[in-house]
Amino acid sequence: MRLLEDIVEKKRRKSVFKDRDAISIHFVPERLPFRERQLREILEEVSELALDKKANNLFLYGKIGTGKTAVAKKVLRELREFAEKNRLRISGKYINCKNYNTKYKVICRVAEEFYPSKRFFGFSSSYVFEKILDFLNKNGTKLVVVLDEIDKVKDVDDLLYKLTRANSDVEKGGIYVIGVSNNLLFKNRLNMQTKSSLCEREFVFPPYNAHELEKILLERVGLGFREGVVGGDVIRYISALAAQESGDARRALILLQKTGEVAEESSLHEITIDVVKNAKERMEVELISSMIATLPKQHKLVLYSISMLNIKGSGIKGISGEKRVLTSGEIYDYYRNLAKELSLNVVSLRQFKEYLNELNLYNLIETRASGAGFRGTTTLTSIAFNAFQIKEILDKEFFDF
DNA sequence: CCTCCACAGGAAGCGCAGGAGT
DNA sequence: ACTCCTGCGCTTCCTGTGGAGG
Repeated sequence: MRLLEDIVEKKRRKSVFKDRDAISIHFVPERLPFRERQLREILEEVSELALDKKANNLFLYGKIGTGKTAVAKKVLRELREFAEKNRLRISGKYINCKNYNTKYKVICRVAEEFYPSKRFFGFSSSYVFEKILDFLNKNGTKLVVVLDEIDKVKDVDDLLYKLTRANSDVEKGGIYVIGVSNNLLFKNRLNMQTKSSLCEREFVFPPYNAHELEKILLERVGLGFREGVVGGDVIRYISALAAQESGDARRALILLQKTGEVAEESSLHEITIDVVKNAKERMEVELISSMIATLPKQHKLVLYSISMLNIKGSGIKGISGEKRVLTSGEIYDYYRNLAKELSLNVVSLRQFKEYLNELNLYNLIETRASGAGFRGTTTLTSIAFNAFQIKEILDKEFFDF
């Protein structure tokens, strides 16, 4: 016992981290720099509930890593604390629609908030909904539901209609929705009625700039790392990288976390920019591997063909020198032979072109329209990552060494 | 200048799987 | 348990496009 305690304590003292969780992207800090205004305005709306009035449904949108989820969670936290302190029947529920992507699943989650000991999965949708209405009527509870990644819900219109209609079907209490989405086009998919009820008030979250990211990281570093481990130059470097790429605080945090892990692995007590570079490279390899792993077989075949052609040195040399530029016909020929060789299905050229488009969408390849020097219009494809790396990953898939 | 090539990408339709309705 | 419907992945067919080559 004593020995274990000793070991753990020693490891803890050696660690670059003070509180690993504080660096996690799921952590919601006490202060949300550069989002105070949004937080305040949303709380302004929600405060109506505390005064026993109706509140508007809200809609938050902005790109990934702009603090939407953190603000929404913070709102719920404040709301719950306030309600508890003042003995109000107000509760908050956070639901990530990526995991609960249908009306039914969301409604079950809401019901579980009211009947914690009961499992509703399996009962009919209308029964579950009746139970929710019952509870609202009986207790006069007001529930604020945050629907994160709301665009993932297949029957959003139905869901929102049900939830907002609940308010007119009960005397006391009600359900208020805070929708969160990073899909800017999502709103247009809604029908007019749900659109106007969900988007009673909208909040736009702009991307962070390098300066803002730096401040955010600085605060997290203070919470998560031991003093003196991460220098200002390192923070500046990571912020600049993230700002350049998309102003995504989430990516910046992940890189920061990874950097800490890499430092710990190599038992460093201080983090330098080289460690960041190392961590970034590793993240990229992990990213590619995981992206490739989830790819359907045919897509993998196409990607494999592209990397093989790159390695074999066919195609026209790209501007960068390293990467080759390939025409779709060329890739299709290789793909067809490869698929035959592995006795896999060979898809038509038309479908093959769709695959190329999708791989491009995933940013695994880069495509552009051909200009002069090529007959007619073709798509010029080059690989977005290291061809050898991709070949290595896919070799295991197709040829079991 | 015209034709041909090497494609792009839309439209229609087919077979299948899985969910909804009865 | 049954059919019906729908979405999906795919093929086939087709029209359009723009530089190459005669």
